[in-house]
Amino acid sequence: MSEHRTILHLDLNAFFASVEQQANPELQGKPIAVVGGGARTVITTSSYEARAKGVKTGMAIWEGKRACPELIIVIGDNRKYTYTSSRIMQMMQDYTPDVEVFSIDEAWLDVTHSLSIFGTAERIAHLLKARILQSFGLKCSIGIAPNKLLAKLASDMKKPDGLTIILPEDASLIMESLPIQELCGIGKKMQRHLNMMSIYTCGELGRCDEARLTRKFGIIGKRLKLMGQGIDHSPVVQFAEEGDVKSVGHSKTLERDISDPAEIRRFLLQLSEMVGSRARRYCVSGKTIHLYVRYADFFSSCGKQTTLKQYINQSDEIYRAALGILETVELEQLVRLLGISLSNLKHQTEQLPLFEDERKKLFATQAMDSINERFGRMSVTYGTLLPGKETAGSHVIPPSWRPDGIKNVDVQ
DNA sequence: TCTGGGGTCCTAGGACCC
DNA sequence: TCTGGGGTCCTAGGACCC
Repeated sequence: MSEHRTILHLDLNAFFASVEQQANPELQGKPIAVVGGGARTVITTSSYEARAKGVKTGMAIWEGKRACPELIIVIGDNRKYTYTSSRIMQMMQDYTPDVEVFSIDEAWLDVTHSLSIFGTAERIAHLLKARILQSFGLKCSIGIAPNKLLAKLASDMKKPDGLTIILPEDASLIMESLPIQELCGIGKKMQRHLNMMSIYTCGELGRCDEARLTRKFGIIGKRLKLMGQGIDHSPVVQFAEEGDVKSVGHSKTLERDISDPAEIRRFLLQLSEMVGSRARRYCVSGKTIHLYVRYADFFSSCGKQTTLKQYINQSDEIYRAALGILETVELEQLVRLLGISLSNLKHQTEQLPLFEDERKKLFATQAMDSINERFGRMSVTYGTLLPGKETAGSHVIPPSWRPDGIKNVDVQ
């Protein structure tokens, strides 16, 4: 067995925006931004034409327009992205079963054992790029390296439509002068801490005394040093081997800041229904409910959780638990965002309740879930949610979305 | 006219049991 | 009556990713 692994990281360039440009030729070659549906939405992805003018992910629409007045705003369509992503992730399986889906537009492939069939990793990368372009009109950047850390670094080096190879023997030279914040896993805070220790480059991080890093950062100190050296032993984990989901949650920034308790309860009911229906679809139930409130000033917030004696996944049970938490919270300001998440999960066993009325309730819930799945979320829901437009509104799927079981994608 | 939404992992302190 | 210690579960909050 070879001592080196060969890992490929694939990043679909400006994914949501590119999918929209493919779906609508009028958008091609133009600066566009994909946003959610609400009044306080931000830019999720923008096309390269928009990025050239300074449009960035996370900007409010008005900020994007200020940077680029001709910016075209497109409200995102989840189904297009999930469908396309699932098909592409499935395509990757033609080259190795070892595919790890990192997000809706990124994946690693361990092609170590595929090289005897396809020749080189570079050839696999070219095949994938050609097929993705031909089938979906989409460009991607691919990095090839001996581990996941370096493969991701490599795919970031040339965008769009890049192919970058980091050979094992070249790694240390590349790391020597590479700023630490380029590494996946080192964010703003970590960068600041390391900078205060006079560590700016990966070379400096890799040479740093391990004990010094461990004193400052605890158990991740050792990993930080290895990262600085470009070493990463973490395996590419297939979708099927990934652990079970740990939490299911939804949050929503309100169209305007509110304080009316009835209005707050109505949003909590909606969130409870969203969390409950997804938990039931995953066949999980949980016993910890977490309520999250962000206040009008944006910076202050409050999170509270409670752990029940029994596992739940019914929307009304989640709602009751959330209300119970809310009663213990003294709201300090107007409320900007509300969130509910369910954790401490266990897999649901398929077992019908003993009592007739509980069985009826279960069947009614299942019917509601299946209708919502077929016709879109909130087609059928609790009566109190129906009036008032502010509970509607589309939302863009977050890039952290993962396909619901690659194996189950139905190919027509 | 400000600033979305979905996750994972880690830490620290407290309660409680043996 | 006083003492220590380990393990587990819980809550709250922070950092990171896309």
